[in-house]
Amino acid sequence: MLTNRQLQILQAIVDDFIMFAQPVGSRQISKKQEITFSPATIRNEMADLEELGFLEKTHTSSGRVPSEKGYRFYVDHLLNPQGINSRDIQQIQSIFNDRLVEVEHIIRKSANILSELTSYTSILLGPDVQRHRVKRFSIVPLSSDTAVAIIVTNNGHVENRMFSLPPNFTASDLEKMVNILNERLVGVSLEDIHKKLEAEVLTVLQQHVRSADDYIHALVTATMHNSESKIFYGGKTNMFNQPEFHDLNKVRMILDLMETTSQVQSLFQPNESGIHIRIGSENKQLEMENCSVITTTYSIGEDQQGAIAIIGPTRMDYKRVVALLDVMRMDLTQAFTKNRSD
Amino acid sequence: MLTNRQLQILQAIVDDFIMFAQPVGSRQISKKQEITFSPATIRNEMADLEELGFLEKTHTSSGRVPSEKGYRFYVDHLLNPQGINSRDIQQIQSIFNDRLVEVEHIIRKSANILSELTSYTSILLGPDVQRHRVKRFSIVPLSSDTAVAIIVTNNGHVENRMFSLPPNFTASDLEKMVNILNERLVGVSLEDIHKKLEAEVLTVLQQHVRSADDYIHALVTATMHNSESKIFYGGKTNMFNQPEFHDLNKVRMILDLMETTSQVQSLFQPNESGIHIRIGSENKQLEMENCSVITTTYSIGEDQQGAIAIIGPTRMDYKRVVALLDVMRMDLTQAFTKNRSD
DNA sequence: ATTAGCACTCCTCTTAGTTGAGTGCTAACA
DNA sequence: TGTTAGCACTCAACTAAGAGGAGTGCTAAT
Repeated sequence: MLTNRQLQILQAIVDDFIMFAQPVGSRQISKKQEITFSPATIRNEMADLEELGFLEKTHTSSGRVPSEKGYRFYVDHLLNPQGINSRDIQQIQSIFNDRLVEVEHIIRKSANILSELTSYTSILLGPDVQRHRVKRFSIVPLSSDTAVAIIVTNNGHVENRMFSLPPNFTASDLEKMVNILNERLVGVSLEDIHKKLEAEVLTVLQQHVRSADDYIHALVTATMHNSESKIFYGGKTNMFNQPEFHDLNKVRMILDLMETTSQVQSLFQPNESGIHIRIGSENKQLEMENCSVITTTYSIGEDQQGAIAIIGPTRMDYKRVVALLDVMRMDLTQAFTKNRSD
Repeated sequence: MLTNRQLQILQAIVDDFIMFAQPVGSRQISKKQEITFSPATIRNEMADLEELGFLEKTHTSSGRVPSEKGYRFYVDHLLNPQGINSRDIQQIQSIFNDRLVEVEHIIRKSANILSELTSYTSILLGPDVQRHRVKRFSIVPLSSDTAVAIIVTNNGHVENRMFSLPPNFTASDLEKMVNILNERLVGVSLEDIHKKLEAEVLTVLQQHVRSADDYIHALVTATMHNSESKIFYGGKTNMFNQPEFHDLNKVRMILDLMETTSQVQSLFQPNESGIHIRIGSENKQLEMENCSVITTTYSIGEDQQGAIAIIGPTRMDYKRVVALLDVMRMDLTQAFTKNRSD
């Protein structure tokens, strides 16, 4: 167990390093207001904290730097949550000033504001479209052999896909098909559409609509490979500001990772509520070994979730980011739970 | 006028510098197969070429580097177009292997392949949606006070926007509204919708559908602010490979520019056909003073255009990029002009 | 238990010297 | 007269050596 004085010193070191990005020495700590003991004492405690694995040295005679374990301890035990100032709150509120209630618009704006306020990179996951339910299915023919299938969901999201029509497909065939699909699919969630189609609808369709199986199959697969949650970024190049990312290779790896949808999505595991912090190598991706990722979720309507991530150096201002994310999460949830239909 | 020998030397220098990114000296040139004269002669010619403004020195005793004027001359007079090899052609063809005819899918794939083949950054502008014409207009109500307006265009593109319904708006009101809108709007291009609505449709609507003007106006403005052409990127971080972009600030400026839609769109001026090359400061943006931008256009259907841009260092492999863009332009145009409806 | 004092470490910055690629100029040559 | 060999000169890039300074660990005094 750490003594009170050790806690105080560890906190001071982490705070200082987060602020100045320089190894911190005993003298510098001793000059702080809240520290009452001499550099020599601090040096002794530092040596102990290093032995315990909370601190590291960059070389034999340098100041100390928090280790990952140090950050982890700091985050778990020393992070007395602090309010954010009213200017920040005002900025966040400004997202909702516009009358437009378009979900996408709000999320995009949130991503920008978050990156601005934190000076890190923000990633926002839009609602998980897969859990929307079909409100209406329609098909608009474009020419004799192509048409657009459109699904409107209960939340106002629109999915559309072009597909080929079988030869000699008549308007009445089309009408029958749309009717059957609407009868059977309204209320089904997008993730279940495929199953439902295969299990029930396909046979009904084949009975009532003359057309090659192939084409119906094409339609089925078209509805199946639906897009995942949309991803919005803010401040992609903010990390250029951080001294730890003055190395081109690191920046590049992270930027590349952010272009890869699957990688980005794996940042958001686990999807539980609350605020999650992953520090350095706690991230699975080794591109992120110098980064910390703070994630949280917000709700859209009853059972849908979006997610927020902030990516910064391990030397991230955890206190501030956590406070901001907390406000953000609640505000978004609030904004999205009124005015939703079913 | 340049002598034959000067042309030969200028070409050799530009080619060499494009290849190795190192100031090129007289000795190195003299060793080339096609060069038959001694380093001393070459030095004399180099001095002349420098006086004429085609070459520069990085310092008094360094080798020569092409100036912007040098590149411009090279591009205008020394760029004997060369075919690309069959492996490249195969790669480009692979874009069209998939059966899917989805425009967006093809363009996205093209962006990736282009950046891979050139090792520069590619930007593709999708078709200019504004010039599509309305095929069908529909409204799907979500709840008592919200609905989604959907426009399907002749090319299968789908625009959608949520909007608020007036209180006490009935299903029959809605039906009337949709009918009127379809009657009047089908065949109108998206860019003209707003005008058309204001000029003709609004008054008709007000006669037949009881509802506050406000709401119809909201719908009008919703249809108005339509998205511009979609932008697709390939190899955003490719420039990290180029030695001239080992400077964080330069990279950052360019990446930031690419996040700004208006800036990106201004890269594509002028919109004429053919292949356009802008070298260094010929670009209006000063973020691009170390870059060259090569642009071209491709057609989609009859009167629609998309555009392609490749961004690289001024020391770009112009020959290869021009050749690749030429093939790309023709292939895309070809792919998009069959199977389009009206 | 705390702290002042001191020797020691090692990074960082500066300076000086060395190397080598490349130039411009002159004089010789075909 | 155009071409080329030879040579002195320039300057970036690298290396080595030394000075300065921030910070440590240890010891001994308080």
